[in-house]
Amino acid sequence: MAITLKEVAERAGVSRSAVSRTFTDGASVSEKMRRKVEKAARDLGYSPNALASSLTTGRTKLIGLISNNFHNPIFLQVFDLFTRGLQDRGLRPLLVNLSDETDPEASVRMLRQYSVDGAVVASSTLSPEFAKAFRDAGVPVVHSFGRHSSTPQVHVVGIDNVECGRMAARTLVERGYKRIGFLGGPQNATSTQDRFSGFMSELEKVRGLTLSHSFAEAYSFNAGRAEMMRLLGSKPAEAYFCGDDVLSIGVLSAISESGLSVPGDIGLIGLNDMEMAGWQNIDLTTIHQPIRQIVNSSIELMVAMLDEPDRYPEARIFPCSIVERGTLRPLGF
Amino acid sequence: MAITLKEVAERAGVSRSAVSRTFTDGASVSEKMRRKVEKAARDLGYSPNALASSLTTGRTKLIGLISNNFHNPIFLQVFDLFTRGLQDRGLRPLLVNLSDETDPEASVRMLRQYSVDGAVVASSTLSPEFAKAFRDAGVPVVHSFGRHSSTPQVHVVGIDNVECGRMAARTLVERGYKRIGFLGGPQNATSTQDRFSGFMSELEKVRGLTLSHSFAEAYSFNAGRAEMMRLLGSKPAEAYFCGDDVLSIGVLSAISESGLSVPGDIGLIGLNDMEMAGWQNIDLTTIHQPIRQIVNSSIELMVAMLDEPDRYPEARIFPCSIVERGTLRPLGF
DNA sequence: ATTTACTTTGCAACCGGTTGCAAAAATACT
DNA sequence: AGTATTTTTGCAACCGGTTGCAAAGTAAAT
Repeated sequence: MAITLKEVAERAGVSRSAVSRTFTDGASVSEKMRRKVEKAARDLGYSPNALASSLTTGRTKLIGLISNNFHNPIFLQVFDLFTRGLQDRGLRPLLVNLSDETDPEASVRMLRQYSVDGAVVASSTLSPEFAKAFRDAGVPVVHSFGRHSSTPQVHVVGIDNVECGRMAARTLVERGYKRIGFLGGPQNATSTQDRFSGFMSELEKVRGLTLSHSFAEAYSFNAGRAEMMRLLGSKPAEAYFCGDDVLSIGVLSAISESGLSVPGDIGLIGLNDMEMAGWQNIDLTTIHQPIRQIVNSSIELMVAMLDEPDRYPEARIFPCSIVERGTLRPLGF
Repeated sequence: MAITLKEVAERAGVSRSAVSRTFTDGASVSEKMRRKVEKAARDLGYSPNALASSLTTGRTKLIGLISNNFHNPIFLQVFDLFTRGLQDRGLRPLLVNLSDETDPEASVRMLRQYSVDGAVVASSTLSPEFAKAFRDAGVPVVHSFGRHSSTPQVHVVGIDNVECGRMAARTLVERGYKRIGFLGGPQNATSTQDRFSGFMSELEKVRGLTLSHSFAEAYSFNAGRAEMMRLLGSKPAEAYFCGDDVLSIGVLSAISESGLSVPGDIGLIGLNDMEMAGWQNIDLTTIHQPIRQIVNSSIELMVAMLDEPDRYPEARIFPCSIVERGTLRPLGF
């Protein structure tokens, strides 16, 4: 079906090596030869088979892009940035949806069968061990949005979720809230755990507060809404730090449905600063996570690792910042 | 680095063919041989190189998944469904983000270099010609969410956008709206054109209406909001058919910001029935597009085409239906 | 015009598998 | 037991490329 190198060589009346060389940059080919080969290739509509060449070069330019988060709209942006960034560098994302199974071995095996040059794990919920399985199998890996550790086993690019928790705590205290709640995402997500621990550790330093916490079943609108509905059944807190924006939006919906107002009756702060948080009918005060920077840095790291597979693992942590909108009462009440 | 067939063969003391056969189902291998080889393979941690075998078998199990719509949250669901569906059938999605360039040739070339077994074009804005470029290059292709044509050149799975336009028109007329507007997505998107033509052709049959139309710059919240803001500058229509839900939500935001109410002052009907449309603080009346069915059918079609590449092109059109929520005044005013 | 140095080219082996074919082994039939 | 049939196995060529090496060709230096 497809044209092969051999056919081009025959048509141009040269050896197969010559053809190969004209399509390999850095190889030694005279101008004359190159023109002859290119002409023949053009006539025949030849384009080299990347997979065949990967066999000898050991590079496929395929990068596994692994995620289990196909329900949080913010990940659409993440995929957009990753795919474009990788493409711009001549790399091809092989997408792996982990929503059903979370067995690292199966993914590792599959990606090794396709000889990916590297793997990006884009998930704030998977454990560092997951990413480590790739490293152990000799596949360069970057864990984006992963848990920050002082002794990282794999490259991690993301934010300091513990610090974000503290930041949210300080903000709520500053606004004079006394009865404060944590409404997190799934309890087994590393990001939830870290945000929770940072949030609580900061609040425990302050006297005279009433603290509560609960967890939604997923990072999704419906889960947030359901959990808030439940909380509204008994006496809710004055303000909540919500695990994530999409959760917050569900929470807002529950609050407004029950006839209460934000921030009049209940204050709310989210995390992510997704596009929707800025929509006028939502107007959510939240903590901005620099998605773009995280993705770009992840890609740069991945590219660096292709040349230097045993690069010493590092954690790249980007600062977050509060974006003030309309769901918290103002300073100095 | 990785273990090869040859090493397994040596350890098991058999020929390379024998090893190959134990990993190819349907091949003739005795039980004894199989056990011996599997043992050696397990000891060594061998897993076959899918790309090397693709060289002789001509199958990579790679499927190009091409889209240019990374800003509409509905596509996150589309990607979720596609990736899982393909994975479940042992196929691997190679994701191509077309946001920057729309040159079919470049994508075709790239996907041919990776010898994909097929390509899915998931886009409601790309023209049929785009998908046809794959077919012409001998790559089996399915255009999901593509333009419906009575003489399809490639397999298309989606909805009848013209009919959706008509449906929206009938609904608005039925509710007694007289000044009616079309607020579409980008004018060069095939889905916009078809919805527009259906909508208008139906309305032109009715006497005594005042019609208007305009187009947002993209299928996005901000574009919808901006366009509605502009329309609110002069005298807006009584009701709008909006190109898409995400656009509608932007429109809602603009309306509420300008102090008007929905459906009191302005009625609105969207298209897609994305999850968000059902959120209580949005509550958008819209036309449901059966995403899941479209994706599943696309995958089935693709799988069928892998066995029968020259399958006669067909169009699979799924019916849409109105989902009544709170943005149109009720019947019988 | 030679010799020397560098560039370009083709040969042939290899990457990690698959597969048609014939020999070898196992099984079935007289 | 010997022969016919079926199953299992290995050989060797092939898939579509790359690359080390030596031969051939060019250019520079003497």
